[in-house]
This record gives sequence, structure tokens and C-alpha cells, in this order.
Amino acid sequence: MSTATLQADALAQRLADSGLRATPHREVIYGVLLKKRDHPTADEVFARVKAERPAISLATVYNCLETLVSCDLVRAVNFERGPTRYCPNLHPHAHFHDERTGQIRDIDLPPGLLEKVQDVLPPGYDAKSVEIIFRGQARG
Amino acid sequence: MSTATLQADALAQRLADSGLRATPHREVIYGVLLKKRDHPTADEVFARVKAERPAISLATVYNCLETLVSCDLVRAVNFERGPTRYCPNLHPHAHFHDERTGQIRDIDLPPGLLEKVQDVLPPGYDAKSVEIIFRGQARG
DNA sequence: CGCCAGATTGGAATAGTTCCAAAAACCGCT
DNA sequence: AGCGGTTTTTGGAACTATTCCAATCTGGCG
Repeated sequence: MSTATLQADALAQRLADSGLRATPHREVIYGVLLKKRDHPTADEVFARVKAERPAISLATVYNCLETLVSCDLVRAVNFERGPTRYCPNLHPHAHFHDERTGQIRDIDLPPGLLEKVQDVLPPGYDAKSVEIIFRGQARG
Repeated sequence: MSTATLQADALAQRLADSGLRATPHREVIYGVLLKKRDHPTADEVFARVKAERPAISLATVYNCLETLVSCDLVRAVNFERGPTRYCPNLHPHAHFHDERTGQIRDIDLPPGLLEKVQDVLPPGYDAKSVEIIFRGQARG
């Protein structure tokens, strides 16, 4: 069984868990995100998906992305006021925003770091998620 | 000398450092942020400033906030796609976004934590700033 | 085959912000 | 006080990213 099929199955499974269907559009969009993991915006996803399905509408891209996010298959990330970017990396990671190139890079986090960071919360604060964003410059 | 005067002086100093003037609008806006440290949006700042200077325009509020941010007197923070919020807290701190109430709270960070977090960056990555955002629920 | 919920569509609407060119205020100099 | 150049303020238009909407389409199932 190919990895593409495995992906599709995982996708179908997650969607089904939420009572949703695995439509071709959703599969293509998820595939696009997995193929080039560069945190594209909805517009960029739209452009890439069009190559395969020229008739798709931007509204559908937004819908599908939102669906994937709500099934926890994809993370939405925001940098300042820029457009939302989408990230299929589900491992615990931070983001590095290169201010020169505008590029976003994933930074893997050592196990336990997020928990350690959570320790700074005073009692009574219950965080469902922690996001860490670095801004600066990277060479290479 | 009153604390208000001290503030104004500090403001004037920082602005002068960047070759800018300490105008009444800038002072009022900075004062508004210091007075109620609840991370208001530009619209909210606008509303509060109007009490003192009814003739001010929204464009000026945006201009002044941007000026304060560029002088490092104020931090701009974004949560998802919501409007930018402004924070005069310059101590190292994280933000906790209460998903129920929408409230933003500052979380003081113990000294050294940001440095420790920066250690996860691979060589060649040089971060000028780190932002930490928690999302969840807080009681109290 | 027909039904209905769910999915997709294009276009209009919205929110937040930025841009712009004109008007006003300010500063240092005479 | 008057002048010239720079900075600030202004209202409104423009812009961007996104959401909303009502209409249409589709797929799975009895």
C-alpha cells in the first residue's frame, strides 16, 4: 500500500471520527500540505490545488483547510497581521519566522519542554495549547 | 514630580532617541495604555482617548500606536486573526489567552526562561524575540 | 430512483488596517 | 513675530484576508 493511500486513509479516518466525509478536495488539499511543508497561505494552497483541480473555488479551499484544522490534522499559524498559514506537522514544535526572507521554519522541541514552559502558569490557569514563536534571522 | 510627569519624560526621551516628537496625542495614548493594562485593540484605545481628545482620528491612533511600538515602549500582540492588541508591559512575559472570556493575561516569566527556550534553536538561528502564547481557560 | 445531509460555489459583505494627499502644528532661525 | 522645512494629523478611499450567504450540486442509502 502506497504512502499516499495511507495518508488518504488516515485522513478519511479522522474525518469520519468527526462525522465528515473524505472528499476529493479535502484529500488533494491535505496532500498539497504534506507534499511541500512550507507553511503556505490559503491563497498559495489555492494556487497549488488548481494544478490538479482547476475548477476549485477559493471558498472551498478555506472550508477544507478549516475542516482539516478542526480535525487536528493541520495547525493554523499566524504571524503578525499576515495571512494565516497552514502546517501539517503535528509533532510538538515551535516556529521560527525569518524576518529577512519571510520564511517560516519548524523548530523541533525536545520532549518535556512544553511541559516545562507550562510550569510558569500560576495555579488556576489551564492551557490547552502553547505556541512558541521566534523572530529573527537564520543563515542557511 | 508626579509619576505622570515621569512617564511623559520617559516617553519624550524614547521618542527623541528616534528623532520623533512627544506630541499630546502620543502622550495621551501612552497614558491610556498604562492606565488600564488590559491589552486593548486600536478601536478600544480610540474610544478611551476620545474621552480626553474628542477630535482625534482613528488614523492618528494607529499612527501613534505604531510609533510607540517602533520605539519599544509598547508591544503589539496578535491572537489568531483578531485585531492587534497593545501591551505596555516591557518585562519578559508570556500571554495567556482565555478562550472562554477572550481575556488576555500577562504571565510573568522567571529570569532565564526565555534564554533556556532559545537553546532549542539549532546553530545559525538568531532570534531577536521570542513570543509564548498559552490558550486555554483560567479561573479567577 | 429519490431524498437529505453534507459539500461546493461565486459573489457580496465584513473587519481591520494601511495608504494617501491635503491641512495643520511645530521647530529653529532671523 | 515671520519664514521655511519637517513632522504630525486627518478623513476618506483602498486594500487584504476572510467569512457569510443562498443556491446548486453530490454521494450514500433506503
